Amino acid sequence: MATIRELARHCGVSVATVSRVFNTPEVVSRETRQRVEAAAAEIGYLPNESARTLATKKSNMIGLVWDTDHRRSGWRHPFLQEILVALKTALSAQGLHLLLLATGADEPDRHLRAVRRHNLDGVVLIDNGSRDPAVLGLAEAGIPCVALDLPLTGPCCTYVTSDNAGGAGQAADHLVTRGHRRIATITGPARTGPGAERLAGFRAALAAHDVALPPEYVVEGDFYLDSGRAAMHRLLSLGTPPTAVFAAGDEMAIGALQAATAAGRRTPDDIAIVGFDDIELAALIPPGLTTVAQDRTGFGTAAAEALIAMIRAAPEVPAPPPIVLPTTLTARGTA
Amino acid sequence: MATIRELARHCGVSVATVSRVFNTPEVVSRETRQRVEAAAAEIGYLPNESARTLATKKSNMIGLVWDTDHRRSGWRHPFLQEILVALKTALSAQGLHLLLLATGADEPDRHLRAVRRHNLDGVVLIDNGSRDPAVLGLAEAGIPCVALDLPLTGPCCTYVTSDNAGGAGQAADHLVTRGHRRIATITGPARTGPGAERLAGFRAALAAHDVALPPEYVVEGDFYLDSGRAAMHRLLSLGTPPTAVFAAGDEMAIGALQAATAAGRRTPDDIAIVGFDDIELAALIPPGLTTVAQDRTGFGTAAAEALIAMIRAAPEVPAPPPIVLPTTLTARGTA
DNA sequence: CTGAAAGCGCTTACAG
DNA sequence: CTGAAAGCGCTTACAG
Repeated sequence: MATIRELARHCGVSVATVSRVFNTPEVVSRETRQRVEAAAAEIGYLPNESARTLATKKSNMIGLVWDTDHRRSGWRHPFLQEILVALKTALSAQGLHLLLLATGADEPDRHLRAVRRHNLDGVVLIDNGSRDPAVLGLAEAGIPCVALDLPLTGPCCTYVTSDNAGGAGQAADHLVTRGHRRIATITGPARTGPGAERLAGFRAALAAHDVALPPEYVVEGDFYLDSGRAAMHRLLSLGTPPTAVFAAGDEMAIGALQAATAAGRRTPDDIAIVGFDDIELAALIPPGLTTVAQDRTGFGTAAAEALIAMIRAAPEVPAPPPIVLPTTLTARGTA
Repeated sequence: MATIRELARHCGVSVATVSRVFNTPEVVSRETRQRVEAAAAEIGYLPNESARTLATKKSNMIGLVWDTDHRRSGWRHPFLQEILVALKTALSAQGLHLLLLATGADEPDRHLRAVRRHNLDGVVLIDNGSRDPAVLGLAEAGIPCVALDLPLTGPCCTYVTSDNAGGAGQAADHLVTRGHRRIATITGPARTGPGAERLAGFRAALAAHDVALPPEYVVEGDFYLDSGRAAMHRLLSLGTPPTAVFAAGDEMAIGALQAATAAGRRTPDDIAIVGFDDIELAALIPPGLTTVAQDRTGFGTAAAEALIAMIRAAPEVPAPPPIVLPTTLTARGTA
């Protein structure tokens, strides 16, 4: 492990000059620069990141706060992997690394402590509870952070989310265009952002088409399979059952599909179904789930861009506005 | 951001003593220790990790090399998320953090460089190509590392894998016990470890039952859905088609199921199917895929344990032997 | 364009 | 059990 001092001696310059070659190359003469660069390659010099961080107070590391606790156990993020890849790709293009923060003890300042100990340049939040004080603490402390699907704002915070209302509207439009008038919905929990937004968007779109949405056509689920099954069961037992259902999540949509099939209804003829998310399963399960696809890669890319912008910007520059990603209706067999 | 010097002054001791309170508390007097601890809490002192790393050459960080490039694009690891959670949990219990290494340019020493720059204590490899020189370079350099599902060995390397042969044997046993004699298999690529091992285990188990495996009953797939579909199509068109099929991966099994259904065969009566992996979909798709489940959490936990053992061990201690996780046959509707 | 020097915040022999 | 001091490998004003 060659150090900067060895490299400097090796080419007869000061350590300051070597440092400049790596940090502000434009400031050193071309001849010196080339000599140092060649020598660096020759002896395999690698700058020590800890020493750099200690001297500059910037670690070139982004913390990833991925809360694996607050959800029902067994919960799997529908596209965590894509987000991670996009994030990693976009950040590493800027020389930033991703540090997975442990969600350890329940101290409300645990994230902030990690940020300070490691001199993290910023934080990305995935799948966090909306009222987690550890998350709010980050925002208040002025740490650059961007949340995914969580409306977190502050002087140095922003978030990225899908156009949940718009996507639900696309679902409604699609069903109306297919001739449906009796359209029900299985919602997510009303207290969740996506749950509430998708219901609102769905309701607004139906209203725009002059299609009524009676109260018994709105049944709340919890985004999991079973709740979709139960909801469909209930809808089918109504005096005037719907001819189409929009489920605010694919897993619920699949549960609904199974319940409909079990009840002897054919999809899409007896009952049409549209989901939300476009999980992997959606394309695989017969007859193919029609669903509203989110921009999976966009989450990671947009988050990285926003974060980098905040990190590079002067402190007084306000945080970028929330980023709302458009959705795409993907028509398959169920509607 | 209080420093160790401020804290030391605050309680009238030397910085050395403060350092000992945090690193070797048993060596300082109880009275001094408590005084320092109280003061630390009071002024919110947090040790600076970069400074510690610089002084000790140990970062308490583990590199995560997760190769997102070598697979077909769109490839998703069947249970990356569970592995990450288990890994994170087990490592953070030891005060270790996980640093996601960027798979940037194609330099064969890119991982090693990252390890050296950041003073990483060890590396976990997920989903890497078997002949990646950057991976072999790590092993040769004597960096403590553990690979997942990749037979990487060395003075300081080990790996964890499922008992692929045993699991395939469980599938064979199950089908024979159900009375099948004409049993085919859809394999993974022969060049992949899991592909080869599952075929070998399957073959051995059938032989143990005196059940023949004619060459036309072995058709190679690529672990993806379409190859399962195509393979089943071929098997059903045989002069003497099988009554049961073991697919070496769930996605292929589901493809096979779809092809059988499309061909008018009923599962499990006309054709039984067993998969491998127990992906989420397996339980959801009717009639429920019978499959060989891997110990998803075990991967992360075992990897963390092995890595920690290597890091803590003296240099001359040999690396732990490969860890082979048992599988579990999960019987559902298809066999 | 370049160098000497101070400083970043810790740890750890070495004395006592 | 505790302290003074050297050292970890860099960066960055400050001079020149």
